[in-house]
Amino acid sequence: MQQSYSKKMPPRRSGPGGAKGWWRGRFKGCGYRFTVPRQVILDTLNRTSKHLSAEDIYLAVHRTCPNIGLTTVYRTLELLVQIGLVFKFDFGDGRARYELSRETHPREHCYLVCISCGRAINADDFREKETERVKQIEETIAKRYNFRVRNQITQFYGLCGKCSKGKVI
Amino acid sequence: MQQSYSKKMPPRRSGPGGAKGWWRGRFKGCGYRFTVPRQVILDTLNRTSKHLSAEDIYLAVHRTCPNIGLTTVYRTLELLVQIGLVFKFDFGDGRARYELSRETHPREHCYLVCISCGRAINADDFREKETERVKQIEETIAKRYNFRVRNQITQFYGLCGKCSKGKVI
DNA sequence: TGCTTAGTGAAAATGGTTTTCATTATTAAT
DNA sequence: ATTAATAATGAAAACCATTTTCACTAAGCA
Ligand SMILES: [Mn+2]
Ligand SMILES: [Mn+2]
Ligand SMILES: [Zn+2]
Ligand SMILES: [Zn+2]
Repeated sequence: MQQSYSKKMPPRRSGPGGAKGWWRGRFKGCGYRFTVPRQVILDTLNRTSKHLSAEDIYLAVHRTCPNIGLTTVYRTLELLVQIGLVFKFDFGDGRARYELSRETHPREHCYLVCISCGRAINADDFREKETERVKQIEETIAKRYNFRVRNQITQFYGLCGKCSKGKVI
Repeated sequence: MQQSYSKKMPPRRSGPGGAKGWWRGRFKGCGYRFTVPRQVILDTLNRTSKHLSAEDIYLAVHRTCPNIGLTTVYRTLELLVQIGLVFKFDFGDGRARYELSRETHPREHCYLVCISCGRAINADDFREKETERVKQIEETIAKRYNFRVRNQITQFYGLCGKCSKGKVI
């Protein structure tokens, strides 16, 4: 099952079919079939820049293809993460989040998680100033741990504005 | 149930009983009872610097107090997080991790998560160089989002040494 | 010492995710 | 185009960390 995805990788969104062609080639190159559910799920991810949960994707997909099951969504997402087409994040809210890998979208993510009410605040707008230092960190990590960084998330735990009212600490 | 924990907070580990006294005072100050399970769970957390899961703590506690149930471990940990005595982390491995709040232990955490084999590599030794920039980030976040940071974790997703062998990307 | 009720533990429920397995559909060979 | 081989699918069941329920227990106070 686990295969290398390094052989004959076509250039991104070139040739007939645009992104479709790129994706199809990528699947074929890894020895996987390019099925309808996989196309539809990739399309859904391609149509947004949000961080969708498996259920989010399932519901979106269900509108056009009601026959696609949640199981297939999970399996496809796992595969997409494996071949590097999709990023998987854990924001600490009890469900995984998925996002299509794009050149234009930053790989850095930043969230604030309230330990009192559990609310998660997206602080991605803070990333810009972080890009440079993340680059440096990635290089150090790659050397010290022989680890190839794909994407990154920073979570700050603490008290949100509402929950910190009236508390001293 | 949810109470402010700001009233008459005794200084850390002062008075008779050392840490015990400090903890007891902290509980009383919040209107909570200082029960045996809570003492034992705090003792267990105090005896290690690892990031323990609820089950880890349950098993450790079970050796001396077999009558303490897993439910109580979960409930106690939630309370300890609420009153700020314990930090709760989500390292993305499907279970929460807990750590006693200490002055000597840094609040910053760093993990490398392999998207292929799922292995999580602790890169906490990398924190030292991060302290300064984390301070700056915290200040900015506190202002912009009115958020009080307690602790922080940075996760890098990618391929570990074993899994990146033979792959181009 | 006895009251009040916060706290406890066993069992059941919850909810996101994974596994199972019979069926379907993609791909390559004919 | 037809067929064969098998990868992929979907419904249902299983999984597993965590939460809820509820009858019972014990901490703290008068
Ligand atoms: Mn993003
Ligand atoms: Mn730590
Ligand atoms: Zn809050
Ligand atoms: Zn790996």
